[in-house]
This record gives sequence, structure tokens and C-alpha cells, in this order.
Amino acid sequence: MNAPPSPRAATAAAALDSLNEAQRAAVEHDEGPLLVIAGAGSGKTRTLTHRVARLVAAGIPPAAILLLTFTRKAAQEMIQRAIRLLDRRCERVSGGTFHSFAHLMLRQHGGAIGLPPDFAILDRSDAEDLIGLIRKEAEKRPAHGRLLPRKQTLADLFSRAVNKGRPLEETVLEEHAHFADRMDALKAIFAEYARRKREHHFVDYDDLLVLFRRLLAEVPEVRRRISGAYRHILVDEYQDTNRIQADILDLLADAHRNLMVVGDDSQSVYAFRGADFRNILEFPRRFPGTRVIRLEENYRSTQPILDLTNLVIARAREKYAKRLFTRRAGGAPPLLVEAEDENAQSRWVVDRIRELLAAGTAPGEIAVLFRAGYHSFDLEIELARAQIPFVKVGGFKFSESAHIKDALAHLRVLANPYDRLSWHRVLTLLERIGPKHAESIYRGIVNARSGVAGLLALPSRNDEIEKLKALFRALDPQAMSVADLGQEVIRYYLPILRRSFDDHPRRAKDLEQLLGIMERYRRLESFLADMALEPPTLGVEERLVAELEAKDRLVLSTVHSAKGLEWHSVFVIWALDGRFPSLRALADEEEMEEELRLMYVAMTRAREGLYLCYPCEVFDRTLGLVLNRPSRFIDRIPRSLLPKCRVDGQGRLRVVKEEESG
DNA sequence: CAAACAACCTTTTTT
DNA sequence: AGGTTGTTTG
Repeated sequence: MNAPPSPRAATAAAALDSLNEAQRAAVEHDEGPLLVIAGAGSGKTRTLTHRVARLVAAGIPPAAILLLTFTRKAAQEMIQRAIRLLDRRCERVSGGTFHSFAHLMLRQHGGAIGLPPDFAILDRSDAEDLIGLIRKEAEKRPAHGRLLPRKQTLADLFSRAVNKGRPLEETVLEEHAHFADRMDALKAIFAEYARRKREHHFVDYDDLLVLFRRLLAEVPEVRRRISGAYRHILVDEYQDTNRIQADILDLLADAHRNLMVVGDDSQSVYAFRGADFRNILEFPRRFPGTRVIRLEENYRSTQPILDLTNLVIARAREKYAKRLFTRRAGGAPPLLVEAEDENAQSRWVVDRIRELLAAGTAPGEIAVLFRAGYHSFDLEIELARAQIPFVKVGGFKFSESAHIKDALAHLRVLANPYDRLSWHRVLTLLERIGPKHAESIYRGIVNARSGVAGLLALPSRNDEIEKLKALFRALDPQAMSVADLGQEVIRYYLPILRRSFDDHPRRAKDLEQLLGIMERYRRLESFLADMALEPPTLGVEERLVAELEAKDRLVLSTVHSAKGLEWHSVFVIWALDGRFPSLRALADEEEMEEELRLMYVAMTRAREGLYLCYPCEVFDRTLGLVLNRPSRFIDRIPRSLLPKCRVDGQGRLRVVKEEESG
């Protein structure tokens, strides 16, 4: 490879020196398949960004490099870092998520497999809404009269079947056998869901991947074009890909086999959405001649933390053998903290955080992690009481909140007048209009084959419909900017917001943020696609991103959302057997393995301080049991590695010397 | 008969 | 806090 002289060549060479041997080998790898097993904190991101910079420096056109990551943010950050390593050429590197890349390719080439050019993307809650409509109709048919699963469960079931590439029937029998007696109804709803997606030109998240795979597999000219255009493919978090994504990569790399995948099988935590960590275990078999490089030196955590995490992950059944080591000497051992109940746990965490802050730790260097979004509710109250500002990551997506979806629905019917789902939403917002009326109005619109004009032609039923008509008369997608359209919609929607939500002032602020985002777009269609695919951060989240970067706020996060991040001190709360691992995982060995990996991810986020907390004496109503053991993943660990303490009545810690019986 | 309202229940994780 | 279910209202 003959690198063109670069003003920063010296800097780049110096940066290369800072890598360890394994990292450098990965960065300098020439062509052909490469698998990098990157343990937690082993400099995975550094390795990827250095390799991107090196490929560009070696004269590969930046646009021919495809960097697939798990979130858009991760891709952008890596590209930014590559720019800092090399120069602005790295800006043109193609980066994104599997879903966004599939979307881009389908917009360009989807016609080849008969995909209509104006397809709209259904996000998860759109999909659930559509399934909900079908479910409601199915309920009325006497043959299906028995209780059907909730729409959420249905969406989950369908998605799993698709992502695992297996018939619905098998998936139901395996994962929800208690619905087996309603199999016919489930199949009928599934088929109807697929039919309506076609009818309304809808594509859901899973379809993006499935259709992209089909495009690559069935249209050789398109595959050759795409594969030829992206000659170097780099994939982050490969352990979290599912079967379809793995197939897509096989097809993309078909022409050149320049595929680098990076991941850690021990951190695979997305099986619930079809990810299969066997992809990473089997990668060398799928690509004979694969070079395998292991990154085992940990640059993040102190030795006592690493000793514990190594011991925990050693219990995993199936994995690439690896043992992380560090050169960082010293450090205090992690602490297992037992509190009487949830509130005692919260109060102790708040006290300890206060001490850390008083000792000079930046708030943004402290994180509290938990299994599920609602686990932090009590802590949030205590933090507010103590006036410690925090941001919460994970849990439910802001852009999926009702008021944002309401506003967007008005814009979506402009872009696609036959979007039944959005019409339904728009119409049922009106007073005295429920599902039945909405449905008959929608039919009128479709029959008139005139979209919005069809609505305008309807006889006025009441004032509400008059107002809606006035709105649509004022909207002209051809003549108005995206933000102006949004402005009109929000003006119209505010009264509805006020009567629908008690907390409307907060929600009104979100709508203003939404408007700010709209200003960045020229085409309504691309704004809507982005909102469904990679919702721009807004509201709380937008502030959150700025604040995370400013490192000035305590972070509360689900473990899933914490993946890839690190903090000086980490608290894992609710490390209680029955919560983490969750009770529902107990029956299934694979799910338990995933819970174990999730605990591993949580613990390996810590650089210096790690506190594993659990309340004992928690009564679980569904089981009628008292949960009082620490998570089985950290139970029965030598006290020397994980000292155990109990919080007393004054919130002080008392060391527990002996392992109590029971 | 359809819509609005009130009372429950049940809550994993997310592109 | 949300969705689902059952009940009341228009």
C-alpha cells in the first residue's frame, strides 16, 4: 500500500506506536476476513478508528469503507475520532447502523425486488399499533373468541420468528407454549399483518433487513454493484448481530471478503431481538482463512475489579476462552452491599454518591446501572430530595411518546395519504371520534382516492372535523418548509395536548424541540424516515447528550444502554436474585446465560469503584415469594474478592464476616 | 351502538 | 405509566 504523503503522517505514526501488539496487528491487517475478539475495556474502539484512519491513509476511497455499528452515535463518534487521527477525508467514510444502511440501499435499489418507492418505515410502536388494530378485529370473530395475547406480545413473537428465520408455529411452541391453542388465530393475525404492510407500503424494522438480504441474494447485478462500492467492511459489536445481519454481511463481502468484525461474545445481550452470539463463534468457519486476533489487555479497570469480573464470566458455558489482565496495580475491592429494602438501598447509594462527590469525583464519572428502567424510580425520588441532578438513559424512547407520535401522524398523512395507521391516530384524537368513526372516515378517504382532499370533501360531522379540515387546508407540502408544516401542526395540536395530558407543559416543550429538529430537513420524507429509524435525540435526551459530554451529571442507565461506556465509579442496584437475573429468565438456560453476560457488562463498566447493591426481603407478588439472596452470579464468591456489607439503621455499613446459612 | 371513563393489572432489555 | 378490561354515558 502506498500512502500519499499526509501532513499528519508523523502524528499518525506516533499514534500507531501507542497501540499494543494485538491492536496494531488488527489495524495493519491487509485484506481478507478478520475477527477481533475484544474483551471489555481492551481498546476496541481505538482499534477500529485506527484501522479506518489507516485504510484512508493507504489510499482507499473513504466512501468505499463501510463502518457498521450498533447506534448512529457510535458510528459518528468513531468517524470523528478517525478525523482527529488523520484528517477530514475520514468524514466521507460510510457509517451507520445495519438498519440505516439497509434503508439507504432499499431506497436506491428496492425497485429491483418490487418495493414501492414511497415505502414508509414502521417503528416498533407503529408496528404494535397496526397489530393492535388487527387483533381487535380478530377478537370479534367467535372462532378466535378466546383471549388473544397482547399486541406487544404479538409483535414480539412475530419479530422473533422473522429474526430467527423460523416458522411462527415453532416460535410460539418454544417461547409461548401456553398460546398454542390459539395458533390459528396467531397465524391469521401474522398473515394479515404482512398483508397490510404490503397494502399500505409499510416496512417494519425486521423487513428492512429481510428485504435488503433478499435484494442482495436475488438480484446479482445489485449485489455486485453494492459489494463493489464498499470494498472494506468493518463491523462493531458483531456478537449482537442476528442471522439476517450475518447473511447480509456474507453477501456484501461476497466479492472481496474484506470483512473485519469486532466483538466480544461475553457481552452479547440482545438475544431477545434475535441476536445470536454463535455468529461470532462460527465466523471463522463461515469465512475460511479468517485471521483471529484477541485483545486481552484491559485498560479500564483495576485488578480487584478484573479479578471479580473474570470469575463471574468464567461461569458462562460457551465462549471464546480469554482472560483479561491489566497492568494497573492497586485499587479497592468491589463491595457487595445488602440493604433492608429498596428505600434503604436508595438512601445508601445517595449517601455514597455524596461522599464521592465531596471527595472530588465529577458527577458525570458516576453511574447507577440496573436491569430494567423502572428499577430506578425510588432512587430518582431520593436523588431529587438530595438535590443531586442526574440524567437517565435507556428505558423508553422519548420519540415514542404519545405526544410526539400524535404530531408526527399529521405529517405522515401528508406524505402518504393512504397511511391508515396515521389517519386512525389523527382522527381518534378528535372528541367524539373513536375507532369506529375513524375507520369509516378513512374508508371514505380511500374510496375517494384523493387523500387529504377526500377528507376535505367529507360532510362536517362536528366542529372538531372542521378544525382538522382547516389545518389541512393550511398545509401545503409543496410550498412550505418542513418546519413550517410542523409549526402549523403543533399550533393545531396544542389544545388537544392540553386536554389529553396532565403534564402538558413538559410535553409542549418537547414539541418545540421537535420543531428545532425539523429545521434541519428539506424533505418531509427524509425527516419522517429518520424519525422512525434513528430518532434524533430530543427533549430530555438532547440535553442528556450535551450533559454526558460535559460530564457534569450523574448517570442512571439500563445496563443495555451502558454498553460500551465506562465510569470511575459504578453502582449496580437491584443485584437481587429474581430481579437480576429476572425471574422470567430462570426457566430457560439460554436466557440465564444472557443474564449472566448482562451482569458481566454492568460490572466491567467500572474503572475504580464498583458497588453491587441489593435490597433483601422483597416480596414478589406474582410468585408469593420473598426474594432475599444476592444475584446468583455474585453469590458464593470468596469474601476476599467481594467483601459483603450490610447497611444498618443509620445508613452505616457493617461488614458481614461469615456467610450466613440459608 | 360507540365513545368516554374508571379500575385494574403488569412492568426487561431496543434498532 | 401504560395498556386492557369492564362500566357508564351520550
